Amino acid sequence: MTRKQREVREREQRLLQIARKMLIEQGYAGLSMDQLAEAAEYSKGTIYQHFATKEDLVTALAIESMERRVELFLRAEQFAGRPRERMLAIGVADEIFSRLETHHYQSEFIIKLANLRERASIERREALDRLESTCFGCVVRIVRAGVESGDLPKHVDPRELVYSVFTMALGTHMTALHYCPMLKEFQINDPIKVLLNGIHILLDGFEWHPLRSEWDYSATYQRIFTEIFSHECRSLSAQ
Amino acid sequence: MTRKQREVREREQRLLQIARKMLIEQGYAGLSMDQLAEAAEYSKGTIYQHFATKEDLVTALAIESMERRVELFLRAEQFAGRPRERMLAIGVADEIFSRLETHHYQSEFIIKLANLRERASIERREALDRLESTCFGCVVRIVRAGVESGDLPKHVDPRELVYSVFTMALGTHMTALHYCPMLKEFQINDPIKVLLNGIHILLDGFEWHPLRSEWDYSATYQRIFTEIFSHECRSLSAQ
DNA sequence: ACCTGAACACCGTTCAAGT
DNA sequence: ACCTGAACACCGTTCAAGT
Repeated sequence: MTRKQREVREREQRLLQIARKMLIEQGYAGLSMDQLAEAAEYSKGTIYQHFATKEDLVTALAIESMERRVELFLRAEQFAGRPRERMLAIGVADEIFSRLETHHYQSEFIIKLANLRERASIERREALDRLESTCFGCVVRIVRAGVESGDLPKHVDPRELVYSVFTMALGTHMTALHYCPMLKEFQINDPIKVLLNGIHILLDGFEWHPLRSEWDYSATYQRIFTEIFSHECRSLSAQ
Repeated sequence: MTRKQREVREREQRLLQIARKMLIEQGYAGLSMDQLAEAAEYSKGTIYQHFATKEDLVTALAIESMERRVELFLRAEQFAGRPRERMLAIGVADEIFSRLETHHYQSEFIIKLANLRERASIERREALDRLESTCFGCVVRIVRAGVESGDLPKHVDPRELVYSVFTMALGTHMTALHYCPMLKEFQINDPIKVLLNGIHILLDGFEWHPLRSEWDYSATYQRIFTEIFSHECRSLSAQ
């Protein structure tokens, strides 16, 4: 029984691995249940024992990515430093995530934008929501720590701050993902560098101390890489 | 001959009108060429005389929306005021656009994210790019005017400023569009209000004078509505 | 010259039949 | 109990036949 369960799990991981490759290489439309069955050498019936619909399969891929994202965020939260430094660590985690899982936003948003969400199984839908909430949780805890330590004025609304930072990050990853005339026209070669700068401006605007003028954040940035993400840093530069 | 051309144009507009309704109500997957043909009472062959592929049809819808966006942006640019006030007018134009054409980001991003862009006809693809460039053009001209008038320091990179503002706007519209756990959890009831605040913080951070502390921008905001967008304001409140 | 709709290929999904 | 793959419904696209 346990052996069987393990076999099923291993099969599911193999299926997800092949499906991810197809999604990355051929896009959502190019990911077909027929081709997946053939590539994995299983029948279509077996595929449907794992995934209720095609959207359920793509949601399962999004869940795998989000698990990695949560892991990176939780580690970032542990960075030894002042709250705003830990906020920067979250920014670095987001940067690393977007570079490692380039296809994530693609899967997630096709499902969401095309009104296909309801077609995924309720278990996977809720699992994905929980992972998303865990990510926000990390960030909110850091902002609260900022308020409690007195680094952030009490009058700021933490939810607004997080939302503003989040939307800028999201918009950046969206434009960086696909063909975007603006990136070419504006010659924005390193969108993520622009994003990090934008976040700093926002945090300065929210009066989150120490301000950039009061602290050497490029040193913090280096420290985050060496102390928390040295492993990811290596695997990224190997690409 | 002219009559024929006019008839073809009218037919195309009728097709787009029906297709738009289907896209809004049933999403991308629910928009089918078969159903469009039936609803419009034409044969499928005739549909394909107008649109090379389904993606071409959706691109045509995106073009219609973008034409409206360009129109709103060009009018915003004409607002009589200092450059930063005109930048706020662009923000208002973007706000109005997102409220009027709720489905636009949906169509545009499904095509872009799902790697379906190349399936649209080259004419429509280029038309859409040109409209996008025209929008950026408005904003860049205003930023340049800011630098030339001395309101913006010379050391800021206009492209970075525009890109930062743009990504925040894009991320906001994306999250406001579909089901997003964060919006619920954070109880962000008016995302666009948060966006406008975020843009102000960014512009203050780029030292674009007059800063919020030096000017009554809520008065400017009112003036933009009454002087430029009174018509749209009425049709929005009628909804 | 223009329009039609049958026909084709492909895909997501199901389920009766097989082991 | 588990797996299979034929069968079904639907959809995007084409094109020979019709007017």
